[in-house]
Amino acid sequence: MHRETLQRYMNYLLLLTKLKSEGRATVTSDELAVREGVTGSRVRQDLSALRILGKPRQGYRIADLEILISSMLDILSAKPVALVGIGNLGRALVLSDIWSHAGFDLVALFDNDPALIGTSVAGLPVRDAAIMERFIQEQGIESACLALPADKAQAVADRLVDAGVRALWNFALIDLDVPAGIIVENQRLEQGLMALSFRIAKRNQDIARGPQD
Amino acid sequence: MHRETLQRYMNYLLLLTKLKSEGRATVTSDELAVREGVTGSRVRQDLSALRILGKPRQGYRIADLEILISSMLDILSAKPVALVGIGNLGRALVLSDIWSHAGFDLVALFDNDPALIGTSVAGLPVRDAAIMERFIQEQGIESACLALPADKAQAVADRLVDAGVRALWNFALIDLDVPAGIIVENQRLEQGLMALSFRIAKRNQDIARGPQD
DNA sequence: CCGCTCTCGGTACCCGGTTATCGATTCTAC
DNA sequence: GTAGAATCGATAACCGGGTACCGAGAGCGG
Ligand SMILES: NC(=O)c1ccc[n+]([C@@H]2O[C@H](COP(=O)([O-])OP(=O)(O)OC[C@H]3O[C@@H](n4cnc5c(N)ncnc54)[C@H](O)[C@@H]3O)[C@@H](O)[C@H]2O)c1
Ligand SMILES: NC(=O)c1ccc[n+]([C@@H]2O[C@H](COP(=O)([O-])OP(=O)(O)OC[C@H]3O[C@@H](n4cnc5c(N)ncnc54)[C@H](O)[C@@H]3O)[C@@H](O)[C@H]2O)c1
Repeated sequence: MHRETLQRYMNYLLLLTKLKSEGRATVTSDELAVREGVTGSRVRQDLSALRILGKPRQGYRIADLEILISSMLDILSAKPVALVGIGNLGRALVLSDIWSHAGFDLVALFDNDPALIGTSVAGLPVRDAAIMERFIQEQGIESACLALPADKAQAVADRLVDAGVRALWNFALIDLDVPAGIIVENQRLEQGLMALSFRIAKRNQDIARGPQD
Repeated sequence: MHRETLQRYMNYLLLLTKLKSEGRATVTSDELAVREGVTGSRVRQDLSALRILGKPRQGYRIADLEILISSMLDILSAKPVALVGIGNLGRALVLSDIWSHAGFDLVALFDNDPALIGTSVAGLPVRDAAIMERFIQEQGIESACLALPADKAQAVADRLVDAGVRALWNFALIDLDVPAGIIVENQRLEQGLMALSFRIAKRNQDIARGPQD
């Protein structure tokens, strides 16, 4: 599955939640399509690939779509995950509700700042990063999120992988080097901002050249 | 330009920075290619599209690449931008150095929490969101970042657009409704985490089915 | 100086993602 | 009940991003 396709599924899910909150029970392929900038054809193929069946003149049942897309993404499970680096970004992540929405259960916070160790955020204690490996092994945690300075991320990632972590969600602006089989998902905030910069420049160029061409 | 292609350019840039710090002056298309999981052919076409010329048996000059890719993304400028919502996420963004890296200059912070108004973060004062429109109009600010609760984002976006903002970087988990011509770049953190969940599930399936097929 | 090798630049080809099309199905209206 | 409209499911056609290939030029070794 290509990244673009995966993103479409996640966007369907977001739109479905909104539709459901509006009291809708079904949705047509064209409705989903216009929001994504593709055709109804593409949407029907996406859904067909998940063995989701719709009904003519009625569309797809929203509840079915939600369950099947969620299953494919495996976001109905509660995989334990640890968060390392309880700075501003880390705290924002702890307090957000994205973990359960994405199939994770945030079970441990680690930092190496003595001022933070022992405090708690959203009911979870901040533990000393020194005991990180032991805790992760004992709890069998296989996923971790890195919200650390870029120059600390690689060393911490190495320790986590040694302790048994096999999937990393990385916010540091660095290309982590990990063994084969270890998944790294980089959340590159600055690339989102760069994309905005590019789109602004492109729009301004288009306006300057005139809308006729 | 497709999103995938744009992302490749940004990744080239990240890798170039690393190579430059290692003292390299040139780079070959194949070197850039392996990091991106594409062929040298694709990289050469990407660079050729920017009118970047390399030399046989030598590669491309890193300095040239950096300048031309940066120009295309327009990240060498300093577009003024305002940030609304100085919670944990907002504070992390203020303290990061992504703004200048992506062609922006963070010039104003807004919040509506009386406890925050008047304090300052990284030297910038937190202003009262009540005076947001006037300030943005007076300063001619055309970009803004939303780090707000989802249920407040639409209302604030409306006010910003009315005040002249034409590009939004949105962190709230909501599909903003804006007039045509206004750019919205959504930074959907939870989708990154969902993508991780999907990749973990896929890997585990692949392992279960055995590596032979 | 002369090949040899490496890498670029351009072109042709290919593949898979996207769209278009059409028959099949089901709901609505009268 | 029947006609008609709407929408699905499947298949075929299209298109553009990606790859393969080849000729050309630049450095290297002898
Ligand atoms: N990719 C981006 O665009 C982007 C944007 C914003 C932030 N970030 C990254 O996210 C990181 C976190 O941001 P922040 O604002 O929360 O930074 P921060 O400095 O507030 O927090 C970093 C935390 O990590 C802790 N830490 C440092 N070394 C550690 C170690 N070895 N083990 C355990 N904990 C350790 C520190 O004590 C601190 O609490 C930043 O360093 C930045 O690189 C990236
Ligand atoms: N998309 C994601 O996956 C994701 C992840 C984390 C956070 N977020 C979003 O980012 C938002 C910010 O996160 P946070 O942890 O900093 O939240 P927060 O609650 O700490 O901060 C929100 C800030 O916005 C301010 N605010 C509220 N209404 C306002 C208004 N009308 N005008 C001006 N300021 C206003 C509040 O005073 C507060 O300081 C969250 O609400 C969340 O939706 C999204």
